[in-house]
Amino acid sequence: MSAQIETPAKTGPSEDEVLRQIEQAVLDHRLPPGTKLKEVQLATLFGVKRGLIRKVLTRLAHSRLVDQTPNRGATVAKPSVKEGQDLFATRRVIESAILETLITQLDDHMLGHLRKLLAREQKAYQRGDSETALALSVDFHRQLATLAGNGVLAEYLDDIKVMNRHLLHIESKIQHKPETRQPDLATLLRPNSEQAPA
Amino acid sequence: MSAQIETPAKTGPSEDEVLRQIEQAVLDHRLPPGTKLKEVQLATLFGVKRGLIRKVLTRLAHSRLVDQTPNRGATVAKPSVKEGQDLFATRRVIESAILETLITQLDDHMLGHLRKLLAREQKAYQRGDSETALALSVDFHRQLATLAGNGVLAEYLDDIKVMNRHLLHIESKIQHKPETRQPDLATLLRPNSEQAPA
DNA sequence: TGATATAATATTGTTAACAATCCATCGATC
DNA sequence: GATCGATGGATTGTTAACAATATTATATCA
Repeated sequence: MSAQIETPAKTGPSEDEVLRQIEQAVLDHRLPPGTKLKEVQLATLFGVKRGLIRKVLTRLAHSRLVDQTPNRGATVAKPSVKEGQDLFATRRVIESAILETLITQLDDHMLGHLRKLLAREQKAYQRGDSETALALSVDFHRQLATLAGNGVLAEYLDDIKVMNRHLLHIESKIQHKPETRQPDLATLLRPNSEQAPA
Repeated sequence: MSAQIETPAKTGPSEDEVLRQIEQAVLDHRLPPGTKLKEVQLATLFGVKRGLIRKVLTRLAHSRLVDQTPNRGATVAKPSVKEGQDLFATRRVIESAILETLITQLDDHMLGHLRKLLAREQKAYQRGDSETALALSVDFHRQLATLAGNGVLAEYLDDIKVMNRHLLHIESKIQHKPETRQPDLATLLRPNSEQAPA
């Protein structure tokens, strides 16, 4: 018998991991709005079963990053100007609420913590690392909500924040980019493979 | 050959129908908090496949009416006092936002429409049909949000409204006192609003 | 050609069978 | 009797095969 059993497992990425990857690809605009997201294609691409992709797509649809139509599958969301405005307005409302709650309970310790977070974010901006800065910004608001103690608001804000980034990307590109052909999912999702050596 | 071919289609209720039924059962307190929701049990009960029940349960979990734990199934949500407070607070925030938006656009036509809805609701209350009345109340708020034009807010409010009813039922059994009486949007907009100081 | 019907393919939706996990029961040991 | 561990049954999780639907390609006719 050989010393090594042949690698049987080959356990693919988890549901959450797949979700993050697709989400990131959409936010980075590697998957432009309107892109068709075919289940088998994604499944083979991630080395994962179709059922898992299915779940991920419904989750993404729920956070409005993806449009799902019965019998016709999923596409990257292509929000209208109106929907965009609605989302921004909603975000404003929820953030205000969080701040309001928070202000009644702010103490020095919390304040110090928040200031530290902001400092890191600002540093990231200053050195031009806008990717990290954005991530930190998301984190900042999430922690705000957590500190405010309202889990419901926090969760809502979480979804909205992601969608906001999607909208901002679209707005910034929308002038230059006319409708284009469907890009290749594989190449678009590949560059984001984690720096895992294995 | 007999006149009837053996049991034809017998197509069960739709996903939405099953969802409403379970939701209603929870809200009516026929399924008290903590009740285990077994998949096969529900499936046979509704004459439906397990997969459908599965989808419904995840949807209910997302609107927080049901708790889902991996490998352990779903139970009717048993929200803590804190979670309840958070939800009420969130609802207040979102309703305020909707009202704010709405007020800038209210015209006679809209107003007439809303008054009609309220009248129906009141009638239902008066004839003791509190079930219909509650349903109409939910509908009223949903339409408010729709009229305000912000679909995102509307959808959030939709979820929250349902959860609110769940909480109220629970509270009435727990003897918990609501902190501040915040008038409902319905009372604020009611045609003959005597007791509502702006 | 252009329009419409029809067949072939591709894609999504469902389900029944299987696998993994949990949970209650029982039994042994101390 | 209490604790631990094994066992069997119940429950949830996964998947591969099948069904339904949509999409594309091809053919037919005015």
